[in-house]
Amino acid sequence: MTVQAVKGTRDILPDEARRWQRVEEMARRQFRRYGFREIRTPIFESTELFARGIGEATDIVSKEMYTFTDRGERSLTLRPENTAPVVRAAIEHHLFQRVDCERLYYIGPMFRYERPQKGRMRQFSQIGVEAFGSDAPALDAEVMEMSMVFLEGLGISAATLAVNSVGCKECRGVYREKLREALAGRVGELCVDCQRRYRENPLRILDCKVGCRRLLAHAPTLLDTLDAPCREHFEQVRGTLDLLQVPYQLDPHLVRGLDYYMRTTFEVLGASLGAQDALLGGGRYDGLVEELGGPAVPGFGFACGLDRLVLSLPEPSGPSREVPDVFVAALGDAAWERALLLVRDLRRRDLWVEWEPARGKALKSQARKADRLGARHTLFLGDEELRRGFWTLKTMEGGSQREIPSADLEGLVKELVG
RNA sequence: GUGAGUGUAGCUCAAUGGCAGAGCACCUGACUGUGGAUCAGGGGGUUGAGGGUUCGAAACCCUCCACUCACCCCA
Repeated sequence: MTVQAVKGTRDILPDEARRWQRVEEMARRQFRRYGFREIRTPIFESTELFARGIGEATDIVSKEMYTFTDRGERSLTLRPENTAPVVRAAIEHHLFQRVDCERLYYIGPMFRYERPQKGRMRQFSQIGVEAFGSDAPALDAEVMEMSMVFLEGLGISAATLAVNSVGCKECRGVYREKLREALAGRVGELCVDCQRRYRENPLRILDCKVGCRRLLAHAPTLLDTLDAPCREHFEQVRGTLDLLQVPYQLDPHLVRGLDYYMRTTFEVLGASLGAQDALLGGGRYDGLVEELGGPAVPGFGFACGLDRLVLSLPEPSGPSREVPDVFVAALGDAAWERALLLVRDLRRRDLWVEWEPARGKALKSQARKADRLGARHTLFLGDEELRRGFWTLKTMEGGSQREIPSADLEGLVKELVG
């Protein structure tokens, strides 16, 4: 067996790469309107950054990281997400000295060691945004609104926005105990996983797919337990979403898997994605910058899975692929040399030009190649054309031919683009 | 990490223990200065790998590998 792409990675071939380009262009265009500017950070970082930023006990840090030791005995990790690296970069380069809100976005590959599945690869791409410097509820709503506009711009209309508040550290501590109380007598009825969750992180039981959450039907929700400032914040977030006329679903069970989230959390779910249906997810992380050694700067952001986004894209309505403007076919040595120059000149006029670099190929095989490439036109150049000073231009669809004076490059270009 | 399903030509798939095939794609010719349609021909395979059962294995058994979906978790 020859070498193939390693498990959980894949090649994006040219036809599909065009779809990726469209997504990235749309993101850059939309995010710019909201004042976000691109930042590019390294693909690997010190392991410590993720351990401290994401949380030691999370699934990502405890079992999903690509961690290795380099020749200088440093422990490094391929980034499993990019919020912590962006915060690290912003601290390192003093981006928080600006009085206004610094807004950044990134596009690039992330790495997590998981079993591959539909919409989930070990190397996957995210496009994400981070807005720093404000804890105002309207910022949360503004960024969520932007994410929906972005998806709509790509023609993804079936997406639903789910919103929740997980409160601050204090709220969660109180709630954790309430959940334990509510389940105290019925731990045995939980599934194996949830019995473990009961001990380690009872909030995760809310996310159980097997149905354990039914035992919590009458238990208080996290929302009911929010303290006054968190409750007020969340009400204003929802109020602003209403003002912006952004439809959303309140999902009290929405719990994020990274430790740094607080207060607002949200996800956008796509249709027709199978089990991995979160197109995009994020929330507020007011303590993170400080945790990583920076000033007390609040933040709000999200990350969007590009692989899943591309899977969700509607079928393009236009032609499925781009085709050359013209194929230049030459017969004979003298014509071949003239053709070489013509190919160069047409390319300098910004046309997509194909030809047959091997001298002396039968005209028939050149015409066949033009057809296979899907060229819109073929330009024939032989002894006859050289002697009388013209080109034979054939329109492939329909097959009509006509003669164009070879001195008139402008006229030829007009014919080819028209 | 757990479970299930699937591995045969470049692609999609047949062949149920008895000669490894079809369609599409590709190449050549019919057609010496012109593509597509048609017709004729051609190249292509360690049947994922290794072992076992059998007179005989693509098929049955074992091990491994890969892919797919799901669990877990997440984008």
